[in-house]
Amino acid sequence: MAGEPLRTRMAGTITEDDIGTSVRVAGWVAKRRDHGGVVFVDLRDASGVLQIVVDPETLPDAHHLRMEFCLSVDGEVRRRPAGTENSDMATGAVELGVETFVVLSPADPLPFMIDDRADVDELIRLEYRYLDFRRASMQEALRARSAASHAMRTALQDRGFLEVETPTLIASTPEGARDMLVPSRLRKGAFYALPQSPQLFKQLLMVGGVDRYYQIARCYRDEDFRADRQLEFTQLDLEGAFWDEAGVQETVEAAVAAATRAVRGVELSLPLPRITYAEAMARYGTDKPDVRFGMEIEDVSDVFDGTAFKGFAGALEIGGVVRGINAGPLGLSRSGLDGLVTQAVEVGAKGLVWMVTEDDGSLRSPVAKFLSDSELDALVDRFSATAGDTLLLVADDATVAAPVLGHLRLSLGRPDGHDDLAFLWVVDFPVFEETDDGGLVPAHHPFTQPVELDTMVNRPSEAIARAYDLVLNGSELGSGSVRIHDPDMQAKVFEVLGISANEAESRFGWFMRALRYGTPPHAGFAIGLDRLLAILLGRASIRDVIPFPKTQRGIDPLTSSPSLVTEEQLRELGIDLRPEVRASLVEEDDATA
RNA sequence: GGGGGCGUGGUGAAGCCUGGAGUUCACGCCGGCCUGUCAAGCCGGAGGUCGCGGGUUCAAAUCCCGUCGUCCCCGCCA
Repeated sequence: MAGEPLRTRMAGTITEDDIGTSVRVAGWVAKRRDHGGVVFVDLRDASGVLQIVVDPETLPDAHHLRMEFCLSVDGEVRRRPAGTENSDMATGAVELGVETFVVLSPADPLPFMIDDRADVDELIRLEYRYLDFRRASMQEALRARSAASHAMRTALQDRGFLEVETPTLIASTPEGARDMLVPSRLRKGAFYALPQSPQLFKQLLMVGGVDRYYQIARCYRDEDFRADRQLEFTQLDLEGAFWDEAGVQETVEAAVAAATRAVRGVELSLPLPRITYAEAMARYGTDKPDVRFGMEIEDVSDVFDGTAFKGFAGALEIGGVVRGINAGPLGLSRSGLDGLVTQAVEVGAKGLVWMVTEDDGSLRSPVAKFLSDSELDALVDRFSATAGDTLLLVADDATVAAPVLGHLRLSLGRPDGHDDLAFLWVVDFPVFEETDDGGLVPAHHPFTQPVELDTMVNRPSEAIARAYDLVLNGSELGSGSVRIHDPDMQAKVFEVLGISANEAESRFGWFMRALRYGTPPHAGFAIGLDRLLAILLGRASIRDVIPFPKTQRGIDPLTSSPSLVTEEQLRELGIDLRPEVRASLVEEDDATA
């Protein structure tokens, strides 16, 4: 009725204190139990579920209620009869005796059950995402996302940070990830790029005296999908002037601690632990170690100094290493162990040596006969191997052995659960990473300050960057750096990175110019919000914490994006599709017709 | 670009390895019964081009090839 409220109470908030009062609640039929002479309906709204009880003698339409009908219900809150309370429900001590109800909106039979117990195909969930949102787990994800954003915003506002919006239609700077492009109508043939991050704009804010900036920023990278990668994703982006590593890290810690408190109700112990890049690679074989479990990599090269075993001797002679892990009591069969060898080869190893510790402390292995007793004894000692333990050894260049063992370590030891939260700073990243063919490629964007410019110029493979990553349970949560604020250093760094002066001018000239107007030293960071939430909530994919994600082929099954556009739209943009593309579209039409 | 898993009434699963009538289970849907359930119960019913195409075979959901979709991984993601 006009003027009357559509509801007076939220269903999930009704308690014993409300017994005897008249309320109007509104929501969806989560479940109906029709006993003929009495009809129970679990009415769900955003706050929870309340059992309503309808007498079909007076309200015969109660028999026609179906799943997910949207209702408004008037009634009196009453105590449930003794013995019928439901301790599994927050509102299980009470129920609503219905006086009248109105079907505000009926529902077609559902494509899937609104129930977390059914593991519904994700494609169907995405196609009907609005129904998926009615599931408790999605409600939890949306609430957690909002709570985390709010908590981090508050933490930064309290520290005097200014939220500034940066543009999402920007110039393309094709380096690193592929840019998402948007054609310009007013300048035909030209394209905007969607930002991979607000990087240069936030640095301009530092030049502009903003001092402390943050933004919950949507970022875009047109690369292939993974469980933790989408075309568009969200970062808590921040930057500060007259700031260095310590200041950035302390603030980022406060922000993730606020998010963790908001989502999990857990206090992080600060400061978070730190490990250098070199140590992470040596002990865990990765720059984003999962330190929730041990199984650390040991270098046992010295054990095989002068060994008769050609497999190891060969690797050591050319400057390689012998490293391994004690994978513990795997209990694998011969074929299971061989499967590990296959796995190692797939990720780049030339081979893998396995050894199983026998009850008498000796090592059983296909290569045991090539090794001396002292070598075998030394291995048992170094890996503290006890009966049943499986040792896995790789002899190769350190740049191969470490990641291979790191991969095996994760696949064999990574915990299933998400109860533990192992945050970790990885610091002292190198300026350059070595590629498979021995070349050097920059490990960071070209605005990252090297610790020593001279080293970067003269001994690039040894140069350390003022860059740091935040890692959680083996996932890279974000990265940051101290930026270059000296235009001469920036020019030199471009040069060392192989970007010519002309190229630097044409791509970044506007930025280089800004650096010439009294740029303060500054530093910053960006935290991947999707990944943080997925881990805090124990979800396998960031798709579960993104309201409307896309499939691996970049499609939104709900709205069918990306979609074809009309000839008229293309003409306005001055765009013509290549003939082979046009032909493939015709084929697609024929296939669907 | 490459490797792998999956695709069976609206949903989830079993069946596939070892070929023999679209068979089974749970939920949902339709009809009926039922006054205290809470994954209500009981009775009855409808609903499927086993993703699609080709091959092998007397016979294919099942075996083989291709293809599409989806998911995981490698490459890629400064």
